Amino acid sequence: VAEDFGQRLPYMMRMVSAALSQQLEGELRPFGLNHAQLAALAQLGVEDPDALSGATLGRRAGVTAQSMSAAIGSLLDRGLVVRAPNPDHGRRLDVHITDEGKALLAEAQAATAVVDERSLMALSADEQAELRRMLRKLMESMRLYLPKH
Amino acid sequence: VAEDFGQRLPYMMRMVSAALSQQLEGELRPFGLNHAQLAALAQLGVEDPDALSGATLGRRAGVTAQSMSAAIGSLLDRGLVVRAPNPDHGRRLDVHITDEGKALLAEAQAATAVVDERSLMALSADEQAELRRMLRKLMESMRLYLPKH
DNA sequence: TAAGATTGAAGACTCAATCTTC
DNA sequence: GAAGATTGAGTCTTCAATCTTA
Repeated sequence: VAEDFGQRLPYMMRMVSAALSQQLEGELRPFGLNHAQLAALAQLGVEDPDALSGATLGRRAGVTAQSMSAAIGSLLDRGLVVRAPNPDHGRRLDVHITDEGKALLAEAQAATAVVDERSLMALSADEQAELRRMLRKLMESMRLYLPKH
Repeated sequence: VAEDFGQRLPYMMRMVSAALSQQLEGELRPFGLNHAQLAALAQLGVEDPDALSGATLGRRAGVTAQSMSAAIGSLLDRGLVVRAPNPDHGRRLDVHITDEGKALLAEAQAATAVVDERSLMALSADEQAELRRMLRKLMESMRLYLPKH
């Protein structure tokens, strides 16, 4: 029972994910962005000119609404996003990305692309596609947010 | 560029890993164990009666020596592990698992097995083997600790 | 020089709770 | 009741630095 700990999926997934996140945060540090903030900007960049609520951004980033609330607060202070009450839902706040936000997003994504390339070098193109396919399956079964491919 | 954020390997890996860790911590809470502590007990259980240093345990658990130091402190207080100076290296402290530690480890691993089963249901046996194979490849290329199969 | 242990400070995250609006 | 936003408390983690020993 104890012998197979290192073969367990959650363990292996955590080891790889933690190492990737570590590298990613290193590339992101010069831009003053963390994972939640980059994910928020990226989602807003895709949806632009539409807006998303903080709760939705949190779900798509895999963090709680509380974490995303703090992340958005920082983005607001720096003028990377703006926010306005949703006319139909009094409590909901629509978050929009600004031109400054788009510019920083482009820079940050270019910088983080190296992490993808470096990590994926170990896998062939077929393997990469197969890995993505299985991760999508897992995300689906766990009811996580899954963007359309 | 922004469009494929949701398809990036670090993002997908983080989403799945975070969800799995979340479930795992939920199962672990009744035992008063976190990831670092369970990983330490599991590694020590495999190596018993040999000992491991805190630094080694940290590397194998995917956390820093500082995190593992705190984790071990808690395990020591609860009598789940004991520690003694390594006779050959004055600064190194050998950590051993106790009978109490082994008993709790067995209980905790039984409880967390449900997370594995539940998450892997979405994948066939072949897919599971293939996923493990690719994760091992990634761990190897990133020079992470990889137990022998 | 290098490796191990540890402390203090800071960041990121969750849980719990509250408030507001539909 | 359900969904969204936010605050406060607590946990887990890393970064930076220090001390010790081979």
